[in-house]
Amino acid sequence: MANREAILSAAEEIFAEKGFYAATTDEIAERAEFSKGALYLYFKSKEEMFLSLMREKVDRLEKKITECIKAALTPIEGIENLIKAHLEFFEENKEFFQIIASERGRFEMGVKNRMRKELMRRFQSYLKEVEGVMKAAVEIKDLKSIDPNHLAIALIGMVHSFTAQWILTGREGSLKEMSSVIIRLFFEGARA
Amino acid sequence: MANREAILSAAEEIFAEKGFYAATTDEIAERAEFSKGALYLYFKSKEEMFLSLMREKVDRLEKKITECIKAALTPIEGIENLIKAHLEFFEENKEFFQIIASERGRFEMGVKNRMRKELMRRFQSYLKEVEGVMKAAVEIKDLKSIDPNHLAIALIGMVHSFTAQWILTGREGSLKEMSSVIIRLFFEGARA
Amino acid sequence: MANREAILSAAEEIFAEKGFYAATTDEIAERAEFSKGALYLYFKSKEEMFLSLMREKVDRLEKKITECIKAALTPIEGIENLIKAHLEFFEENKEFFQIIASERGRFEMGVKNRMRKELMRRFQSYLKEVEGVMKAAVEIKDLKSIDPNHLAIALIGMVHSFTAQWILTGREGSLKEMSSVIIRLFFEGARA
Amino acid sequence: MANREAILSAAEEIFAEKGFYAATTDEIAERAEFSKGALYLYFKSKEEMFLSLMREKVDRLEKKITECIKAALTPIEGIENLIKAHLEFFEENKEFFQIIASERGRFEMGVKNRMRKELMRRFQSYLKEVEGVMKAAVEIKDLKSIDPNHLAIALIGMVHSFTAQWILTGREGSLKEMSSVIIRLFFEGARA
DNA sequence: CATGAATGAGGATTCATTCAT
DNA sequence: GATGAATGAATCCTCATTCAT
Repeated sequence: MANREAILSAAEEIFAEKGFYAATTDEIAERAEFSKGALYLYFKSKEEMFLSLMREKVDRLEKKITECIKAALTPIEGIENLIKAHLEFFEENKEFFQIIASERGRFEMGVKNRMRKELMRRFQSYLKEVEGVMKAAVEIKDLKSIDPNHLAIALIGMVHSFTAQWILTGREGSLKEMSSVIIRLFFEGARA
Repeated sequence: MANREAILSAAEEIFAEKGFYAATTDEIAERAEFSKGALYLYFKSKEEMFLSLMREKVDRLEKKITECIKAALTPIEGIENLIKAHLEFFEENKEFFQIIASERGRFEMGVKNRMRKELMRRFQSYLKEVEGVMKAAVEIKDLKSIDPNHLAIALIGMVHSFTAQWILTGREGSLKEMSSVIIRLFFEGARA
Repeated sequence: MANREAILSAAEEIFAEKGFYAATTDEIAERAEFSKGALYLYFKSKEEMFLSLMREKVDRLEKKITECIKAALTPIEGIENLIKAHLEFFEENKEFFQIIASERGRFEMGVKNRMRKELMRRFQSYLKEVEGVMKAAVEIKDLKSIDPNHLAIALIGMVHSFTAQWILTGREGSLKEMSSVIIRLFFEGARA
Repeated sequence: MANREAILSAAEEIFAEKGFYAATTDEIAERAEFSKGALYLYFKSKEEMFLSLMREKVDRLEKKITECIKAALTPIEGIENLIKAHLEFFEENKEFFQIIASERGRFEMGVKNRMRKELMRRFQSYLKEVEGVMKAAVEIKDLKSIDPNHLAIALIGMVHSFTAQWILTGREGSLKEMSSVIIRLFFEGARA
């Protein structure tokens, strides 16, 4: 429903600005231009609202990643696409990256344990996706014979790191432009 | 003073378990086996306590990094040392890493802006440190001619990523053992 | 709004009974038959609640004084009216007098300085009002040629003193009956 | 004992500056240049400390009044002396007047009821003293035939009022100089 | 006597959640 | 469906008082 979306959108902004705890339902309601009561018509609780937001975003990221891997002719191309898609997604959802990217869904550790559990599971499933292409690339010897899990971790780490830094330094320039550096470094390494 | 340390240590545990907001002064006091009032004998506020913790940790990490870079004969060796030192530090302070490593000092976004500011500044200064060796290595052409800032971001991203994953998967094995993978990937890249 | 009034009324009682500091929000809420939270729906803080109370009372007293002065045909009659109005107001607001009359808005000295400032300013403006009639009376030589400020201070001191004593001794009889003594003493003096 | 006096003196300052509630034992101890523990060597509690202070002051005021009445040759002269003595005492103890003069020992109404009781009793006894001379003056027909209690209340009200105003307006000039105005007004009245 | 670290009860304030309208 | 006034549990922090040294 449209109202649900409007509330979720307002929530995204506030959560991104303040974090789960500092965000108040009052503020979310105000931003959404709804009454506080309306929030509870669409969500069971503040926590549930936060989780809905997360789920939706992670779902979209995962889907995007899956698609761009499928669209690629080779695993290597898939990895390159993935990097670009990733940066693009974060750039588009920069607000939300403030929450999601905080190293592995461990965003605010304060979040109730239930939330934590679910989000961690989610992250692992998306990590598996990346691992998938890595494995394919290793198997056809396009990549070194390194544990695909490690390759995935390393790559995602780099992507997150660049994104975080981009946000921290005030989002100058386009994040997507960093893809070439990441691609180069990931594939060829730093050694001259 | 010993009591201050004891409180800080309890706070570290609770903050790591619950995050800044969810952690209560009651719980910290109880864990420290002190009265609630005692907390305020040593710290002006909960926030101040959190900051003290952060500062101390970041200081130690920075010092460790600086030292191991200085101890190296070549920039490349310095970078290798840095990776190991980093992992070692995180392994030793795994509890705390739950807070500090959250990608680029963005730990909990909810934390009051003042805290945020200070911690960001801190992180940038430690990033500069890493940038320093990268620059040296690039200058003597041991590394590709890539912006040292990018090299630093990429490396730290990888290190954090492995650490986070290690924590997430229940800390099996030694984190330090990952150094060889990181070193290999960072220098040589993933391409076969 | 009615609720705001109800809370203010409960607050008046509690503040009068206990003073600003000893009064607790718990007690005020209980007396008002509202939840503690409701207090903060209508007032920003305990201090703000106290100030609202003061302002309202002083406003009413000032207005009453102004009116009865205007209604008089001569300054002398104005002064007589003023004395009666004053006593009447205190009698009606005896609860509140415990706060307001404490000699010159110095109620509880503990009250935060901001409160103090505002209340002092308020008292001075009401003193000026009284000074006004005194001046008029002096000018037409109905009163001795004495600094109107001194006349005002003296008169108000007597009024407050009788009121305080009346409260202290358990409010026997009508306070308003004291007006004749005050009028006689103020105009004719004590000398036989 | 000297220490007791030193503490009491510090307490007087702090109580006068902040009032009973806002004054902290910490601050009193610091001002007295003693440890907080020392306070409890000489006083059972903060309340007890406050009461000691009050008692001492009221005792001295009462003694002073008694003496200057005795020293007078006629009741009228006694009353004049009393006014001067009163103003003098307040001028000398201006700090403390901030507490004591607040309308009839009703200082801070917050003060525990026990304190209130004692202080009220005290004030009444000192009022009786003043009533005494008034009665004598009425009996020899130096004063109008007015209830001596009323005469005492009126006079004390005027004295307090001038004192309070003097404090409020920053203690300019000498308070004692107001005695002539008070004497004139009290005896002759304001009427031209 | 003197200290000052430690205590813990107590109070102001916030905010997610409910529910009568 | 909406509303927003009302709730009250939860939390940070203060400060009088104690007591081991």
